[in-house]
Amino acid sequence: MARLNMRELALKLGVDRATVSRALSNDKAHLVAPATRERIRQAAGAAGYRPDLTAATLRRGRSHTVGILVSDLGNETFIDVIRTIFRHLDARSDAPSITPLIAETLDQPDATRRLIHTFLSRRVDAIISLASTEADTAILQDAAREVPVVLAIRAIAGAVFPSALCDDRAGGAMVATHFAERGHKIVCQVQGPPLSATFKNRALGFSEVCASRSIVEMPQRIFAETATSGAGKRALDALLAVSPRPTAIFAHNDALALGVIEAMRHRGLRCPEDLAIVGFNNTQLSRILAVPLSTVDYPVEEVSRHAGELVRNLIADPSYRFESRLFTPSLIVRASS
Amino acid sequence: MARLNMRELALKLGVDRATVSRALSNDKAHLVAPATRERIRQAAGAAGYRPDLTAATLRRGRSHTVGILVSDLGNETFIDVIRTIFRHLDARSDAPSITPLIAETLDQPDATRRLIHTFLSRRVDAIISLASTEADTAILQDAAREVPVVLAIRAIAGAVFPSALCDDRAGGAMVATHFAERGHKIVCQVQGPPLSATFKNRALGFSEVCASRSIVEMPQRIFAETATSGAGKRALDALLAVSPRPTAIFAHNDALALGVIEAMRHRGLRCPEDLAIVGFNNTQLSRILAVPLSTVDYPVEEVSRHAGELVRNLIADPSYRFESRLFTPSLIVRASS
DNA sequence: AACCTCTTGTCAATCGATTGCAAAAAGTGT
DNA sequence: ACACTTTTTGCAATCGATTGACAAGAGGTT
Repeated sequence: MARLNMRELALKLGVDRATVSRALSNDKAHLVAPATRERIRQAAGAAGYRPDLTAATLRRGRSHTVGILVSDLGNETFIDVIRTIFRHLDARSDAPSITPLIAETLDQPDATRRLIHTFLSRRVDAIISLASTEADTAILQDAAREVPVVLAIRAIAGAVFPSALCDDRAGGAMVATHFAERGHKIVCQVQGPPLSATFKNRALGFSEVCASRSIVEMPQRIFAETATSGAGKRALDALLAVSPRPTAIFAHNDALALGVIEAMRHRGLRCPEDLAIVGFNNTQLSRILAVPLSTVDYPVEEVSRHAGELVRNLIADPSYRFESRLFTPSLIVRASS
Repeated sequence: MARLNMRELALKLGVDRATVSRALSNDKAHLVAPATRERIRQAAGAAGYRPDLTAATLRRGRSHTVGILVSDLGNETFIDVIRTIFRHLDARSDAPSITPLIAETLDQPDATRRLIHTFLSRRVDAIISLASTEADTAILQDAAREVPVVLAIRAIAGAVFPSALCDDRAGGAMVATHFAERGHKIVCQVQGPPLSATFKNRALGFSEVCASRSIVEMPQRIFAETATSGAGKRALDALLAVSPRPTAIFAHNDALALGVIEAMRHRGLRCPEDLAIVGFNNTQLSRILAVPLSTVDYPVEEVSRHAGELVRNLIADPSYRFESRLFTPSLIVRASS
């Protein structure tokens, strides 16, 4: 039982398939007489006609599809951004809806290359790369010669792409300022893996404010191998080894913060009395903890909307004078600090 | 700068495009002389030729694409299943790799209908529906007349689809048995929204064991409007209103369990001394809590693998005698019980 | 030399929708 | 009634890869 196609529908109605095509299209519908148009639309609806988008794509050279690359689908913030982008790409009255293709790279450059090639083979109209690493730069630049490539969440050093990012530096600065206002003199950062610009910028913003307010960072910095709660637990050991001991900690994301808090609990340290702590991302977890976690709220909505708009505009006009933007996060103070 | 297509590549090599097509294909490569085949493959690689999959799809009637419908992308378990399915659909030496299209329904039937139509228009080879509700039955049955439809995570009452599910009833039973073994006489369930078969089955399995072991459920059942921690908090009030008071609670998922625990903390009740609690899903959260949560581990790997295999087999042969399977979860006992 | 088989490659049709061009139809003004 | 513009419709080529049918050539057998 083959699907109904446009040729058959046209035959049934006694018109040419060109007329059917025009009647059902958005932009050329005015080329067909109103009466005919309605007749065709009625019939198409009644017969359950559904156009074959692969055929349309082939002919038009436009698939109404964008590829989304993400390093880790387990990351709540990434998922939030993806689903928000979904919403912005989905049907709005004016523009046609866009179907997203998603691929998880797990930060492996060869997987990334393969996935990008698949995207291009499937003729995506654009690619959005969420949280890419510098290892992907060359591949993305290659891809960018065929379709617009937009970056979200993570910038890539030394490469200029249209992008929608969080101002991580400002976020780090907010935390330091907050610590200063609460009178902390000795503080410490638990930094995520430095291969990502995200964590470098958070560190930078934080350190700048510390320097200007003559707050001491001690130990100067603790690097977590991964941005997970397990690494956070281990970080506390390094932190307690120094003297004088810091009174406040900036963990580069909520998972790290949670790890630190758990480790504190095991040692009988109390939060915030013995050690204040602030995380980053405002994940569900942060609201839920026994001691609700102070954290920096990630501007998910803004980043996603801008990424979506960049993509829409660049697809419409590849020479569009895009504007990369940094969105400012906001500090949420809860009990942990 | 138009993309290199097969015609041009063939021209450059002085062979017919048919020969190029066969040389690059997997199943028909033996129809081309080994020397020519290698020459063509080399050239294709060097020139960075990438086949246009929309054209291939149009001609073959096979897109090597499956649509994945999911009710809520914020749900950790759903995401886990999706990414595991990804892995099983991705390239393995034997079969060609399949690109997943993802859509979030938010349990809205009209959105679901629209998304399924998009999938079909894009000629997906199959649809996997994760956690669909009964409202979707008719739409899914419609779709099933065009492509194989596979269910995962949630069954739909009164409709037979190939499916890969968790044996929620067994899971519920395990929890009840566990409570019985620990000597609890009065227990209670905090049940998720009953529109989903998942929660009904968990409740059923639990109650059956309680009945057979003469354990009292008191209050008989508490319904949470949503399966979230907020609802869990409110559930505790209902629970404490009764007398005699239960000594153990089965929350239908970890978020609900967390809510109950938080509410307990606010009232100064201790877990497990005052009230034992077991959740469901074994989310990251459950491991991380101050009192690590006993929970039922969801068989993510098995469910995903089976769903993937069903899809692969049904695509290869629509009349494949599929086997729907229930996978048994396992109880993980931690400090909370 | 005649005949057969097997390999290798070419030709051309095909998948289904879109669109430039031109023909037909309808409308307008004199 | 005629010349004209404008609207509506049809024709046919096109997007790029795949594949059935067939031809040309190579090699083997009697």
